[in-house]
Amino acid sequence: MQPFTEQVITIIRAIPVGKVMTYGQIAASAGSPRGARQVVRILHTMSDKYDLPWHRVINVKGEIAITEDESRFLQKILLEEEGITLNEDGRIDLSIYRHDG
DNA sequence: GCCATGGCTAGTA
DNA sequence: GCCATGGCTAGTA
Repeated sequence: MQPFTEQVITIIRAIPVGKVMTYGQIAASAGSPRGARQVVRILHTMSDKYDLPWHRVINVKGEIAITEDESRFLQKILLEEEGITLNEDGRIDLSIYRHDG
């Protein structure tokens, strides 16, 4: 496993309950400001194996970025269970819920 | 070759 | 809405 991948995993696991981080923010924290898409890939391939709180990762607009319907719905539910409120337009207020890693 | 991004622009209101 | 990007991974040889 590459150092970047390890960093990303560590960072994601450290997101507290009730908080979120964005793909780009995680990439930047892991030392690669343009590596947002790799965070996507890592979530895809590593979430199960490393027990990542994948639902606490959203895009920079505050949106759930998942395309698949079931997982999308699940993410919304998991976030709400942690006390995160989604707006009418389905967005999350990053000024409130963003975790500064 | 991929892509669950992000930042910038053009186009609408 | 477009498209440049980048680190990884699947797939071939």
